[in-house]
Amino acid sequence: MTFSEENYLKSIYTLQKEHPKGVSTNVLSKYLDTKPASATEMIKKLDEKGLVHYQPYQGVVLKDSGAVSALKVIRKHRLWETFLANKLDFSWDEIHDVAEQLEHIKSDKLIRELDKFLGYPKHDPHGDPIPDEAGNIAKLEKKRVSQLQPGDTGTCIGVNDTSSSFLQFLDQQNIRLGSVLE
Amino acid sequence: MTFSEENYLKSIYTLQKEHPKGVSTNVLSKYLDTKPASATEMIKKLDEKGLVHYQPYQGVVLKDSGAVSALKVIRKHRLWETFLANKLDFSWDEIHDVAEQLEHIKSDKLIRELDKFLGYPKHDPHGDPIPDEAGNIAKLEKKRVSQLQPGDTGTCIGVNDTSSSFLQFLDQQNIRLGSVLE
DNA sequence: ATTAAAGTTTAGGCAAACCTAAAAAATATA
DNA sequence: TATATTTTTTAGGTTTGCCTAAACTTTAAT
Repeated sequence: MTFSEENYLKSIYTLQKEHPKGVSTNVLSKYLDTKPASATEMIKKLDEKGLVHYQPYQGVVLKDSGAVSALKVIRKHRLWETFLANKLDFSWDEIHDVAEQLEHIKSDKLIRELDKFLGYPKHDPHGDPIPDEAGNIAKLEKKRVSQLQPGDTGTCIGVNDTSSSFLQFLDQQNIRLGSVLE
Repeated sequence: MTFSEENYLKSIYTLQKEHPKGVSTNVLSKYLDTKPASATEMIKKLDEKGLVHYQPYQGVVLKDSGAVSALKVIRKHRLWETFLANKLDFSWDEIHDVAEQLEHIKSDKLIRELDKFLGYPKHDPHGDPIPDEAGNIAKLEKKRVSQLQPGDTGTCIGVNDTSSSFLQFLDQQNIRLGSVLE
């Protein structure tokens, strides 16, 4: 599978949540910063490979095999993000672009070993769940602190605001990933 | 710079030691497992970019700028090999293929941080020196144990025979990277 | 219901990196 | 030195993934 095919599958997976009955070439190409004609081309190829279901003018939907492939890429992406943030001194806003590249490295052993090295993390630094080897992904009960009632408790798995001033504030409050908040 | 350009520069760098007055398209294409015609094409492109010196039928030689580029790729390759061998459980014969992929990741910060994370290693697991950020590379005084005289001492920086039986033997003898031998 | 607007696909091109086959140059041999 | 062999280059093709422009559907608006 080429880098491009992987990127399309991953994007379709992501966009499908917003567009359950089919991702249009327009939406897809905007997301990937390409042109609709390019998306049509790629979709046809993925359809021929049996990874997506495509009917002209009706958008794309992932088949199971396509979803599994997408989740493998997402797994790699999130493990690499975790590596960059936890092991190297990358801030949360720097990790994405590099992980976009690393996610395409082909080696099953590498990703298994990386997972082990990181201690089998369940979430990446943004709080998104990391799929397992088979492509199973936990549906995350992800709430904002503002949505909690007084007395509720939860574990910090990420932030939305990644400005350094806010991150410094959290540091002062001794709040980090894994912190139990009430 | 494309992956392919990087691979050609790296190969020319390596082959130049054996062919100081110019690497022929034949040698180069054999090394890269492509065809001579493909090598000619790429060499012309690299010449136009000012990275190599090329005269038809005379082979290629790296210019300084080309050597710097090659050494940056080699630096990345060797740092990644070190990571795979020291931090993940990769054996010495498994690291090369994965490092071939990782060496093309584009991020100055990544490679600086990786270097730091690994403790600024001077050699990769094969005993080859790791160039610094500017592309300076230590000329390695690399001898075989068989070349040492009784009483000589040296530090183990690598092995030639990477068969698992031999590596197990070294393990039993408590010989590993960095071990001082007499 | 018809027309206008928006979205999608097709057709034809381009660049990168590879290929094969044929032509040209360099080298080796008789 | 002339010829044969090897090496290198050129010419023309292929695939992947992108593009623009034109044609075609679908959807929205009158």
